[in-house]
Amino acid sequence: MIDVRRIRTDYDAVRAALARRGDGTEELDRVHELDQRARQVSSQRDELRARVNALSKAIAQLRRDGDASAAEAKQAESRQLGDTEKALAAEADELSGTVRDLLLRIPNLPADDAPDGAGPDDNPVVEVVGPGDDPAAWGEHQRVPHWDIGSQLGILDLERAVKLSGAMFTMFRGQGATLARALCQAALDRNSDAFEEVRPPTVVLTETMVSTGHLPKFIDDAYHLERDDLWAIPTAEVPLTSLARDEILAESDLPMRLMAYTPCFRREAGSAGRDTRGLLRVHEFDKVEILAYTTPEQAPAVHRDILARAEALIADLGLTYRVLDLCTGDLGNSAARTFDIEVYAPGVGQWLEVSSVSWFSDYQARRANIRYRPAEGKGTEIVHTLNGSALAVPRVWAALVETLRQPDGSVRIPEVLLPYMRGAVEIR
RNA sequence: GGAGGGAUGGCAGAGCGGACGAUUGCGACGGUCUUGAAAACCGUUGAGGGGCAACCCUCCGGGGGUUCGAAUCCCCCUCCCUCCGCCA
Repeated sequence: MIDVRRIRTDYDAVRAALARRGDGTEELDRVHELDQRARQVSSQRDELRARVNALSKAIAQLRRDGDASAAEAKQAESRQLGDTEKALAAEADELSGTVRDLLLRIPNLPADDAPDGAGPDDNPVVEVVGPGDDPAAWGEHQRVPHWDIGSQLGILDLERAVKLSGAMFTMFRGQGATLARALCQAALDRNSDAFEEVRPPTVVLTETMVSTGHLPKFIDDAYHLERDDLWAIPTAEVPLTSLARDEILAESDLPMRLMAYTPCFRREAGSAGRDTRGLLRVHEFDKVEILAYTTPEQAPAVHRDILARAEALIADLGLTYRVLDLCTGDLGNSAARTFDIEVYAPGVGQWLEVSSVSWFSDYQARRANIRYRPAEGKGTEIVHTLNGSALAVPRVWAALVETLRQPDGSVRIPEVLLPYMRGAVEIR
């Protein structure tokens, strides 16, 4: 969440920044107003408490001195203050609770250098690597959708996945399953130079979902296990961001870099009926996420590094891709700046988002209460968080089998995956 | 699932209704001494919020309650430990 103090002291700038997103300004106005009242009430409450505290001290002294009647008089006085104090405290609690609820729903301020725009169509394309989406650039044998390739080669079994779990669930088989796992293995191995591998729980508490910004606003997108009040994670970003929740890190530990391979669960409630065929949009998929906690100063370099790493793997797989600089109107709720990597899947003729590399400034860390102690100076500062998918299986798998399909119908295994394919160099 | 014991500052660990935001030890930081370091000695050292400031408020796992006053008493919850049961 954004800092209330900035709303107090720099209201116009905060409002202008939010307006660039086209979202959140009504809540902001209400927060601005309610926060002022909340502070008023709580300082009245504090004054009363101070009087009660002072009286209690005086009573203690009087009792020690043996002056019981004077003590009783002060007790009566204090008792009278009690009711007013209770009422004020209740009001203050309610106000500050409302302020927090609103604050949790206000999105992050976009970075100054995030491009302006209203929606996905306004995202500037930063670079295109490979032949692009010109159909002439692709061979006949590559313009076959992955679901056809998958059933021809026996490596994808969508019908039975539906039998087991319903629409938009997937099942890889044989070398298709091996390929899916090889992608994750490769993603983990090539980032292990700088990122600690973590295997977090994939089912988490409500608070863990709130920290990253996935709740309360996006409740319909998440799977909830009602009986135990637990949530299936939509991305490893969720547990990894909460790993340091309520902790104070040493500046010398930053940047702290983590990666995790986990399943991800998404209800896709808002996109029912879209991309239902094949692997384009599924309820459960595997992903390797890489994430960092940094100081504000370290954040830009780490952001570039995560993007470079995600890009390099896609490039090494031999896929065509482009990088988008998300405009203010398309930025995710918690992000200040995001670069999306989209691969081109020639069989379905679509650009597929495979990685979102985001800088969240202190938005998530403030929710999660993750701080660090600066080496110089005293007190604590809020860390910055950043993350991106190093690799998300289904869409990369789809683009890969379409791109690397040979005229004879087999699929060539790219060199970076060879160590993980049990000796296979192609799938046929 | 059942029975008992616990949760206090970076860590360890006292306190069990009033001078306790908290004794003490360790650690960390600063100083004295030293060519330098170690040792010794002296001092400093939790977080959050409000206020221009003086200063005030909150926090002893979380939430409620009793009281003029709660780390301390009562209730509920969570987590940890021990034993029993069950079980990949």
